Amino acid sequence: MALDFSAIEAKWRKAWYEAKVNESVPVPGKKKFFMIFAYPGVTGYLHVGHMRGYTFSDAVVRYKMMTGHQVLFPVGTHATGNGAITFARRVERGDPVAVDVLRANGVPEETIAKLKDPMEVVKFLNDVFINDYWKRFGFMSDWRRFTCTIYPDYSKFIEWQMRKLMSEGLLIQKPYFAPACLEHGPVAIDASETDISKGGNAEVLEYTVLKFDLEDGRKLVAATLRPETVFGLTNFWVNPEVEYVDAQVDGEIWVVSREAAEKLALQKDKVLVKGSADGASLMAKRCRAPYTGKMIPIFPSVLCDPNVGTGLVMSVPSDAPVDWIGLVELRKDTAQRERYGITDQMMDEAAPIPIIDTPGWGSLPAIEITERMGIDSLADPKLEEATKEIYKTGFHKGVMNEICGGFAGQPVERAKDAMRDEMLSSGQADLFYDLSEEVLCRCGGKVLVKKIPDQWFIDYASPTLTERAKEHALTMKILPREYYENMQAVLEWYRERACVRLGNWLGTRFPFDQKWIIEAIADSTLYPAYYIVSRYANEGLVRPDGMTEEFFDFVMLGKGNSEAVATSTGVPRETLDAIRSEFEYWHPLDINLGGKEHMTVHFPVFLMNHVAILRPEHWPRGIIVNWYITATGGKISKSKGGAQPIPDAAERFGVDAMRLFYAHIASLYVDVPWDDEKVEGYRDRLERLWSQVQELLEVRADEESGIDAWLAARMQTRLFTLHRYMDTYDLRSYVNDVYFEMPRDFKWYLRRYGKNKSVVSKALETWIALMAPVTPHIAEEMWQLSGREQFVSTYQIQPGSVDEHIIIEEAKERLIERLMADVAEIVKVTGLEPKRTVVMVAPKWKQEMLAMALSDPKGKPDVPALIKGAISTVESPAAKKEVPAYAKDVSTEVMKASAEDRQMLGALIDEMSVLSAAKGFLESELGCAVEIFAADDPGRADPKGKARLAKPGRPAIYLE
RNA sequence: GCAGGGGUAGCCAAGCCCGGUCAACGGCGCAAGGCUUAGGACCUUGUCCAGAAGUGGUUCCGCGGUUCGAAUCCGCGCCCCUGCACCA
Repeated sequence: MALDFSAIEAKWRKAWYEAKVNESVPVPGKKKFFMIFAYPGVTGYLHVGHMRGYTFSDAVVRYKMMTGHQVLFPVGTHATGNGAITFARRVERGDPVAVDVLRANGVPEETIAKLKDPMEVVKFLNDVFINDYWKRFGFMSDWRRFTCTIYPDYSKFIEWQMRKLMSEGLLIQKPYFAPACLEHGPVAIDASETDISKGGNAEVLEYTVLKFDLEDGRKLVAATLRPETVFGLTNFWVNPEVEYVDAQVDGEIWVVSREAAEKLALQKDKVLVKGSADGASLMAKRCRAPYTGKMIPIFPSVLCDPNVGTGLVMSVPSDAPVDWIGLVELRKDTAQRERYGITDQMMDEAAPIPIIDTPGWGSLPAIEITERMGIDSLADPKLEEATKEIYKTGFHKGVMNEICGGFAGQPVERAKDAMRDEMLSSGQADLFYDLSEEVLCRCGGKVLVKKIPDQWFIDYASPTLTERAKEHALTMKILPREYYENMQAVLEWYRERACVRLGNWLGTRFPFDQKWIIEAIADSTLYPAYYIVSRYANEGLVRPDGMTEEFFDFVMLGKGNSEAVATSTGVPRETLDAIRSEFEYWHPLDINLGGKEHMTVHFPVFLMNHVAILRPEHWPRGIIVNWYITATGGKISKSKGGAQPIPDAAERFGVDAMRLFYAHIASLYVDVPWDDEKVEGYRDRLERLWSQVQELLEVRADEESGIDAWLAARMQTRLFTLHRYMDTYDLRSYVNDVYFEMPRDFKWYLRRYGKNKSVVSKALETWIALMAPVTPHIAEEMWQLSGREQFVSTYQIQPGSVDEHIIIEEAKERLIERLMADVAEIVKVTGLEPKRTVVMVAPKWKQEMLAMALSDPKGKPDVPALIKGAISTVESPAAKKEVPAYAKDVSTEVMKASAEDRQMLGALIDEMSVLSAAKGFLESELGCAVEIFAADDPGRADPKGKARLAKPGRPAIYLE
């Protein structure tokens, strides 16, 4: 009987939302729990992987709700930036990929037509996220509080946030070099390629440009990442095939490639191209190197790429494999040399000069590595690897050698910056920024690095802010543990961050200068606080124009009084007071959950903005990071499943099966591939549990059974450990016990002839309730099936306690289980089919000795003392002989035991009566007669002398 | 480069912070038996090696160390992975 999961889900989500159990209401005096997950950006559809973190959050929130908390679990979306614009553009030009995806998701043509408008895209995707994802998954979210970063009221909040940062002195202005499209302004370079169409892996490199004087006063300008190597300069490379220009920069004439001049113009105040410069005419001339003043010859090289750096290269053959091979090739290329008049003597002058001592390398590593790797041509692709290798080891381990003047003996790592700074201040060098690979804007135009002279930053480098944030982070619950420790380093490492951008983006205008739009990360740091206000905005109780500085100062910081604020804003006083008291009730935020990509971006700024703006008692209490659901190759793909739209997956597998999959497949802190079959496996498990609940509801008897006390006890220990798991948000362990261990408890109960209706009913109530946080729909259905009213979702789960009585009940059953396992083991090894099983219970003196050993305060029982104690009480000579061996045995057993084991070992039970009571059960399970004796009963049957093996908790066994 | 993470039985994956409860949770796969043979089923048991007695042996990337005792702590080595700023 397959369950109709879809129907069950629809039924319960409707019921919950109609009954408004999802709406968050402060109840003064009652505990609260406030959790969010980092809201997603509305750049397109989400996939099944995204639901992992959201579902985890919902399960935690539901659990909190069922354990005595009022919960606040609001959701929103992030629309700042150009994601929605890009989306709309694609629809507008009929991009088949974009349009097909929409059609595949069942979007009608008239709706698609509307999506040419970015605002419509935001609206549309907001609806998709809320209805098709979050509501579909049954989230306990207060939908009245939904907000989006481009709502006018949200903007008011962001303006206020920026004003607070400004008054705290945390907004600063300085030049910035940002990747930008000439057409569209600054763009983000990242692998997901939100803003760009090519080059997502490029980075902005900071080159030192070194100026080499020509005789005529012009300067050849080379861009390098290794300014410290000027001591090893032997020659200069110019590409005779390339067109260079004379560019006037800061009153000097620089010779650079035409492309470089264009780039320079974006970064320097005044760059004037005066005319073209012929590369060939420079050949065999000399130029003066910066810093050392050495005159070096100019040689031809086809490797000077006009698009890279300045299009000119300085040559350091000692440490740059490319330069060395260039020289080798040039020496052989007599035709080229004759053409440009390069003599043998000039070649000899360009012999490599050792400048860096690197452990593991000789004095000329470039030569060494090219020989080792067998590189003898500039065409060899291995050159790049060789360069990287030398650069890496040289940079980290190298030391400048004795010819390096004032830098001799300095590690390269330090010398590099020191030399750059020295040459910069003497005017022999300059800085130049370039991208490591070609980047193209969405529009197809080139992305180049552009200087923005008046860029605004949030000063996350501020020492006081950093210190306060670090200190506070130490008091937070940050999971996983590794990230808790890492957070200190991340906060320390965080620098100023650009917080506004130019161009046509969605977002809030910068209140201090309207030409800027507040950037996407800056407007998403303090927003948990805004969910307190959003409800009032959504319901029209506060309008954006009432959201003044005084308004937010009052509701979030408690500044001023509601009467005055009501007068100045026009917002009714009672509304102001209500918001203010909600703010106080729900804050601080208990958990912010987000994907691992937030670890070095969002979480630190989230923290620092709270610290900078809100009062300390309102700073967030916890962060949980989740890893991803992936497919082989890293991204969700069609082949492994998972590419289907979320509603389709929900239809196919069932929401609860997906929720169970997310919660159990692995710890939150590892990546896991999506796998259709696994999800099906979880769905099957839910169906089995459903059948088991039905079966348990068949239990009807009124009379007690011997196993009743055990089931009740077991429920208590389960509750106890389950709550302990949830204290650390260890949902996986929780799920493992509830869905995989607890079913066995019930099975064992029935197997042991348990049949008491009220006992089962009580245990079942607990069990179904424990399922509700993770698989709420099926849990509600079970709840209803078992004749219960109300929602299981609002039921309060008991805390669970473990006392001595409970331990004894558990120990009794453990005796039976161990006995059966031992018999099974013996049967397996011997191949016997027992006709009779003789069970011999350990004598009293062994129990006493065990108790004595357990009572040892150091946990290291004293064997001689144990022997002495037993000898006096034991009477039979045969038993006396056993004493020393058993004493040793008991001692090691006690030493090895954990605290829980000791409790169990120490539980004093009357084994004889426990086994006698279970005799019928054992006979039926073992399929033979069972006889129970005391091991020291002379009347027992023990032809094989097994009786002496009897230990407390593990009786001796004889089979025949 | 900066800041971090990881290597566990056929596969996935717990455990590692707080050493003994660990031959090592759980799932998947596989095997045997049962139940049924409408069903991607379900139930029980087993699944490192050895064993006619409940046991012993060998394991948690490799090598060393600390300890009565190490998958867990320390050192070295090999291999793999993640995030990194106007992308949320």
